[in-house]
Amino acid sequence: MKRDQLGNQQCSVARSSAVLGDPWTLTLLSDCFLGVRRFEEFQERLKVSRTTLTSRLKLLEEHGILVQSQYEQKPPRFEYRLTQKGKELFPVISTLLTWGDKYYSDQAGPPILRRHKKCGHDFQTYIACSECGEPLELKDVEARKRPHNDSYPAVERGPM
Amino acid sequence: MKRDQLGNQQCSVARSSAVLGDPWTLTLLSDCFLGVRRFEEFQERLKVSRTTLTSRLKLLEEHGILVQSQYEQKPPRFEYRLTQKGKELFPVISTLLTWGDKYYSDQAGPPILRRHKKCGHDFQTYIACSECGEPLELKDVEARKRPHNDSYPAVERGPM
DNA sequence: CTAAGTAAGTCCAAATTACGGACTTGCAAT
DNA sequence: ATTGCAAGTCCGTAATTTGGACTTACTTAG
Repeated sequence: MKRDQLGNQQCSVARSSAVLGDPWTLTLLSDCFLGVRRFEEFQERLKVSRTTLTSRLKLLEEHGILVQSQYEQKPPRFEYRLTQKGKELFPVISTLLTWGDKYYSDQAGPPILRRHKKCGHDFQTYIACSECGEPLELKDVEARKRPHNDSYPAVERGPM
Repeated sequence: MKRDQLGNQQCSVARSSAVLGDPWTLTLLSDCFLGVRRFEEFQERLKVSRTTLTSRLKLLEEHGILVQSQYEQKPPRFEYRLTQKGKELFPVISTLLTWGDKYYSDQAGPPILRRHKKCGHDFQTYIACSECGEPLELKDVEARKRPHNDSYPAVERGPM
């Protein structure tokens, strides 16, 4: 199977990965959350080739994760901003950052620190259950395929 | 800059992305959390080429995310298991799944449901602050570069 | 004893994607 | 008139990915 058909799989991770599963895309999104908006700025920070950057921005736009808006008429200049859908990737980037901080920091610690304005402390993140609010642990999770229904195809890639 | 140099950047997302930023890798890890362990099984479920699968498994092993262990002597057979470091990717895959369930489900809903054994409900995830336990919202986060110290290089890719 | 099967890969040629650098467009400022 | 800037496009070379065939080392069925 080819990379671009991955999005048609019956699996939310596969579908998400089809858009986000690229090192530049993830780093680009991280930069978006740090306030980067312009082509030149992305290019300089990521040091990615301009062609690749263009294609990734286009893909994120097609998926409604970024919108391009014109911030200057003459000469025409554009910026990229996160949509609501894009902003909802914050948990993904945050948990990735937390993991990276833990396993790939150098001796000086994480390069970027984040402060929670509400409590005033520098934080890392953990995940919680939407239903009971308790911290979510791997051992407490039980996965299953959705119940089969004649109108929809059965799920192929279920848990073992 | 080339893909394999991304891990040297001073940015935890870039460093993490250098390992995980690939559609197959993310989907493969998702399968690990569903209990998949064998080469043939990964190959059949992901429908990825065998060469690519081999290279991804090797990369994850080099990074200490998976370990290969022999489960049969004659003939020699192996399985891949998540290490502690690998298991700590659970929040990343979970938040990615939650986002994918929201934006890429078909009419029959998410293909795979997850139940929280502690409370008995099917759940989605949200992230919380490690310091105060409150749900973490984008607008309450303030990013900054780590304080400069003569012994370590200044951070390049800081917030805007 | 032979043939078929299985798990975990390796090998290969063709197709796709990425790379860096030069170039383009449209305008402003010196 | 030239230089500078932002946001790209173009292009030839280099690297990666793909799908399928093949390998190795055993087991099981006939």
